[in-house]
Amino acid sequence: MKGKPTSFDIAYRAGVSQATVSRALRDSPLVSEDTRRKIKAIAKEINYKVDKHASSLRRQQAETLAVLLFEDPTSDDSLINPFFMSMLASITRSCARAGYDLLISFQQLSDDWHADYQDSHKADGLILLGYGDYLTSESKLSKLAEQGTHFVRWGPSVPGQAGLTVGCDNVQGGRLLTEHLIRQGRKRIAFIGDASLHCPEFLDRHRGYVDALKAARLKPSADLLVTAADSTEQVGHAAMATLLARGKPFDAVFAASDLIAIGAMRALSERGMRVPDDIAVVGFDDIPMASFTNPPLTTVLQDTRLAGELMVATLINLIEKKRPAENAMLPARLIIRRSCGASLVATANVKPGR
Amino acid sequence: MKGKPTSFDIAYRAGVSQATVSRALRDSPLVSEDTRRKIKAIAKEINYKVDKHASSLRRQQAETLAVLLFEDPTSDDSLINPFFMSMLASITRSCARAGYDLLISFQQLSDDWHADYQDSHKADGLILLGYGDYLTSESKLSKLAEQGTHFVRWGPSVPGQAGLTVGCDNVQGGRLLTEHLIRQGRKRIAFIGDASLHCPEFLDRHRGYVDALKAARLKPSADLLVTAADSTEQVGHAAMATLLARGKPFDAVFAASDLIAIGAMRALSERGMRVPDDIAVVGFDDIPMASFTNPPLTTVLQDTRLAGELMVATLINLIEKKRPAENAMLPARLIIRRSCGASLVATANVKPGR
DNA sequence: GATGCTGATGAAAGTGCTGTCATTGCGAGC
DNA sequence: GCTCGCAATGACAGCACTTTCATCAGCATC
Repeated sequence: MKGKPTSFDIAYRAGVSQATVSRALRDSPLVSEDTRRKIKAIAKEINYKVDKHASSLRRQQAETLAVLLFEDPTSDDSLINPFFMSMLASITRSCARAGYDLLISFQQLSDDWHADYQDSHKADGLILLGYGDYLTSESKLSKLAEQGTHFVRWGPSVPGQAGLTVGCDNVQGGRLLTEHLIRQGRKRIAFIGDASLHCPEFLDRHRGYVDALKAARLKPSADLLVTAADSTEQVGHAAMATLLARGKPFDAVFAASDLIAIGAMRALSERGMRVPDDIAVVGFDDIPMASFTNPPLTTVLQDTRLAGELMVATLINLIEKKRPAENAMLPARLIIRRSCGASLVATANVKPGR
Repeated sequence: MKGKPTSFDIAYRAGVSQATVSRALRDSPLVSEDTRRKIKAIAKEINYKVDKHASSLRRQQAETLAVLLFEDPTSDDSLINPFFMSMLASITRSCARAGYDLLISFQQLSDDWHADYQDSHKADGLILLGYGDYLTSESKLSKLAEQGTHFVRWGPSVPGQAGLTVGCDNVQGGRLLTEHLIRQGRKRIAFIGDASLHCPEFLDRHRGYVDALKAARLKPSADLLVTAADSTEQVGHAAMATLLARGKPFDAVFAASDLIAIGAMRALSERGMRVPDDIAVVGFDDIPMASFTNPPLTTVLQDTRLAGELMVATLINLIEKKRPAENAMLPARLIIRRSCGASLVATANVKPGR
């Protein structure tokens, strides 16, 4: 046999028409059980697979999703937020389970990637990861939505937004961590992050932090708020240096991400300060690294597996219109390790430091 | 306009035939400069993109590559070897640059994924990551090769292998690390890894280790060899426990991967042993985590960016047959941090512990 | 004036599949 | 015996492109 086998080859061998082959392979009820079995057997024997392009062209759908992962243009390849990576793993699996293929592309936020995937019919829908600030990119997203492109974004949902989002309850996460620190007897808890609209996740985490402080009749202080716009170790290190330079006393630090927390801990240890004895530190994300730091980092787990599954499910609902698709918010889960100064023995809900 | 625009829409607007539109958009020399410009302008205006499926069907090529990432079925989602992740980033970029799309799929080694991608014309070629032991899967690979599937594998090249490989010079890396430890005055260097054929990378690293010892007139001792078949933190921790339990003296440990090294360091620190003062530790891979451990891990960098680029380039050469495609081996690069006990000041070629 | 050439274009076949419509064979119902 | 219905199948028209082959005008050559 020359070239890849086609449905005609099977039809010839089975002594039926090519149309019947197509029907049999798609499990149409229009073919008899006998014929179906015969055709499937032959298909298997000659290693036949339905041609993706012909099928997609005819049916006008790609059965493919695309993940666009946006990254900070300055960041090092090797430092891609591991958080997105574990989400990616979950997405690939959910896609496969749903019978969709998955295209992947790493994009710069500045790129004009618009609609390429859907316009060219490469993908039926888009998953947007790391899209950053919703506000500054709103116009792009509304344009996408206008064109009828199906997409789901990871991040907090914003009133009036274009498209759907799946996100984590950052307010709750912030509250959990702060409450936990307060329970450990910490009174002066600094916050490293960004309380502006620039990063809505950080904003929500900060809101949870403030909520918890107020509930405990503690006052959030501007002295203990340091801006860290990016989620990198370097930024965390610098922010901690800034905080220390202010000379205001504090006994705990809430870093808006694990990477920031890791950088902050490095700054502390360089100055001979002990975590958690002198300063308790907590992060956010539960990246794999968090359990290997010294001390292991108390943080909040965003369930990446569930997140990936939900994003895929939501997107497919959007595409197939069989079920309604809506925004989703995942609960945050406190992961207590040693950096917060808790005694592990007494605490429930513990994920060990491995 | 209803539905996505097609090349006929453009043809109509431009007052030319549809064939001319197709030619113009593919920059065929057969159309005049004027016509081409006009057509491209219209295409841009109505946001037209060539339909991927129609084009692929007609041209019988997908302009798509697929990455199959094989993973240990037992491993946690969040612990996907970060090493492959940074490679993945590089692969996505190289693909995009070459005008190929990239499909991604996480596979269990046991899955019968064979040829699905190429048989169904989803992809023109395969990139195999984490394929593990070549020997046990040789039959699958030869079958692939027989069917004419183009693929490139990450890993050491094996004589008589099916398909092409891009890999890192693991022997050289092992030698570099061991020589470095010896230069620091370490005499009894343990090896945690697997010196069997099960994992060819580990085997090669061990070979480099033995080479370096012999060159320094030191004797590799079976007492100081511990098997660690998988590259995980847990396995490293257990292996170190085994080594310590033997009670044989040693002053350094060569872990066959960073994750193993991190586990080993945890085991040491649990027993109150100091790294590097009591025991020097080195790893292999330079995963992002390696610079954040305490102390930061001395290791060998495999240039994932270059690796990704090379794999894509090799695969495309294979597909397009324009240039010869051949196996490639990347040089290993020593990254000196603190876990080996070197004084950083005196040493060249240092990547700081950040 | 016939021929050949050249550069640009159009017509049309083909790519492999899916879904609609037509056809066939056969048993039931009248 | 004839129609009707039904189940199973076949014929065929796309789907949106790419590419081969044919056409054609314009110009040069003899």
